[in-house]
Amino acid sequence: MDLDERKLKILQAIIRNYLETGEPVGSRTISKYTDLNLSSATIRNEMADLEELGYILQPHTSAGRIPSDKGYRLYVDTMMQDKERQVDEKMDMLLEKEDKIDNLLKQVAKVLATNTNYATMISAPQVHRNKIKFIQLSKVDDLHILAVIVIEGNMIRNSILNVPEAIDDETMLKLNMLLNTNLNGMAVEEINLGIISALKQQAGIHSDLIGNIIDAFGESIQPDNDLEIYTSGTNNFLKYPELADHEKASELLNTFEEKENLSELVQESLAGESETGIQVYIGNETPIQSMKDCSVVTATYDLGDGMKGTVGIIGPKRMDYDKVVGTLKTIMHQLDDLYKK
Amino acid sequence: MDLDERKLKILQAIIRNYLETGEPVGSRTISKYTDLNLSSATIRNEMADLEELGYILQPHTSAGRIPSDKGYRLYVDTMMQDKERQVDEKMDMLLEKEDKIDNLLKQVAKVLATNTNYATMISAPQVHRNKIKFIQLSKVDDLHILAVIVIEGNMIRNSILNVPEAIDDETMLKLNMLLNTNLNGMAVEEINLGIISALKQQAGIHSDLIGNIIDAFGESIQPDNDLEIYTSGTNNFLKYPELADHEKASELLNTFEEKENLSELVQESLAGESETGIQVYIGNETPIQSMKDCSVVTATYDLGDGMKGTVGIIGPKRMDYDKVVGTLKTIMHQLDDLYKK
DNA sequence: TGTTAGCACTCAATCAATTGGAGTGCTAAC
DNA sequence: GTTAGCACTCCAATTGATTGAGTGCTAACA
Repeated sequence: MDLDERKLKILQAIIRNYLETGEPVGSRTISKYTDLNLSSATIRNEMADLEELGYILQPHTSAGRIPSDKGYRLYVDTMMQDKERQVDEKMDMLLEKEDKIDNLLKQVAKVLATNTNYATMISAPQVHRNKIKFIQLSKVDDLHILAVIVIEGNMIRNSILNVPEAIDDETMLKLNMLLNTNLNGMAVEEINLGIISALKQQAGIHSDLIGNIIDAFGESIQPDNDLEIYTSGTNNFLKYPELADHEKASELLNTFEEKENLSELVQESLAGESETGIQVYIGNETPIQSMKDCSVVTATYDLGDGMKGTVGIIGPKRMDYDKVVGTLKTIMHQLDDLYKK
Repeated sequence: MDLDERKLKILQAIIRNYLETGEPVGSRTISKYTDLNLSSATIRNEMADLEELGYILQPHTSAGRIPSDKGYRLYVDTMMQDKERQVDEKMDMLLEKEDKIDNLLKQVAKVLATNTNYATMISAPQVHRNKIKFIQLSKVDDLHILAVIVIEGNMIRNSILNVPEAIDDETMLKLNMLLNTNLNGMAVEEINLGIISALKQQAGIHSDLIGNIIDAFGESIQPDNDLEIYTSGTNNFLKYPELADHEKASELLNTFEEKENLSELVQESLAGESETGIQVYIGNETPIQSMKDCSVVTATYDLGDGMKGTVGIIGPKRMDYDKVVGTLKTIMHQLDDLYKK
């Protein structure tokens, strides 16, 4: 048995209808809803076939049909309409240029959440492959020195280092020179043991300090330490009955609070990047356990200078995929417009 | 009519019972629950009095009684037992020393949430009255300079400034000297127009740049900009039926997401500080609209160097006040132990 | 052979009626 | 002042009947 034209049309109608109403869809509805001019009985036959093929399922006998994960997948892959243009008009400029990238990201998360009525997350750019632009050590007081690193894209990391004894200004200057001449222009992850030991050697009696500093760099830049994730619209979960019961909602809220879990999603999404940069995970396809009953749409943003990160929209499986994808694309374009130049 | 010894005992019993069970308390229960050896009928008479006085109320005729806000207030003010010692034993060391204060605060929020099963929030210390310890301007590239300020308590602020044209190293050095000699040791808020214009004058042709820098300080240090708030355990709201319905839970989640609202609570709590540092807001007493059906317990922490902030625990009105207050006190002591030295 | 009308059947959802029980207020007796 | 007892109230849970949307199947039709 195969999916002929008509079955596709019916499946599409079922899904469209279900996305709108959230209620199982019956044969009579489809019979009227489509322009196929078929009786409900015929539809019923076709629906029985579609069910056998696994595209739709019945919550219980004598109920209408709802799409299965397989059904959604087919829809997303082949039937979605590009709503981008329509969306575009409505929200032609929602983002404001922000100096601090964190604030921009928070803004994106919020705008997306209010526009889609789903929960959103956005990861701060991964620093992988990002070049060190500038390093500065300064003496704060006798026992503390401040290390500041500026990375390409003007992201700033800093940490306070404890030193066992005071360091005089001259040494300080030398260390600064040493670090800058050796490390500028390097990607953070390129700093390997060889380079470190070379640096230590050059530092002479201060090799311990160099060690400390490098360690501090490593720590402040390690992916999991660094992977800041902002979320918004978590209360939207409560709007969808299929997610709103205590058990599920609680788990979801927890996932959004313990952001470590979300980072899995970020990794996954960055790894499996598609041409458009947009990916859809339906139900069990998501890498995160607590989202089994959700669908997740992710996009990769790129602010230039290798500052890439992931945006995600998390909602019920019956989310408005067309709108979500459209909105994401729009926002991505706006980000491009704001930052690419 | 007055609150004699017996009425107090009965009221206390009602509240205790209700805190445990969450169900309206009947006269028979109290009759057995207390060591007063009174029949249910007598209790009923007393309860009628207590209701008339406004300490308890009936959800409907022929139901038991629940405490009113006034009742809770009396309980909190005069009947609470100090559970600190008991709590202390159970959680003798939950906090680990953290270098970065943000991480410590997040940790506190999380520990409190998991220990109490309520939602928690904690504000980063206000920088008011905090002295500037160290200022450093560095040239990142021709058009950008990096300004870093270290404040007493090793809190770091930084921002990237745009400059119209390149500045040579010598000028840079001078500017650094100028800023450090003039501003070190000052509280941020002490920097007034007089000082600024004096600085500008000394800077000569670079007075514009000084202006920029000062502005940037101001911005990065402004209370509302600075008032970072961390939250945890928001999913706990769903555990309490009286807060778990969509409407209320959604509002609460929203309040916790839009952290601006929470800052009201921080202000209020810092303002009305009590001797113990702990304050209890019951129902309508809270400054935040969406928490009308909640109680809020706040404490002020002090990490030394004027680094004060507010911790808050938000739960249903029938929260376990004794435990919450005890836990808060314990954590405050631990913070003291870790940081006061 | 595909389509349709018709019919019996299923099952969740809804509503009304019933019941049980927890709790009250009041009165009369101790 | 306290208590036993009783009538009363009202919620909550149970039951049963009803409804209606939807199905599968069969037989007739084009």
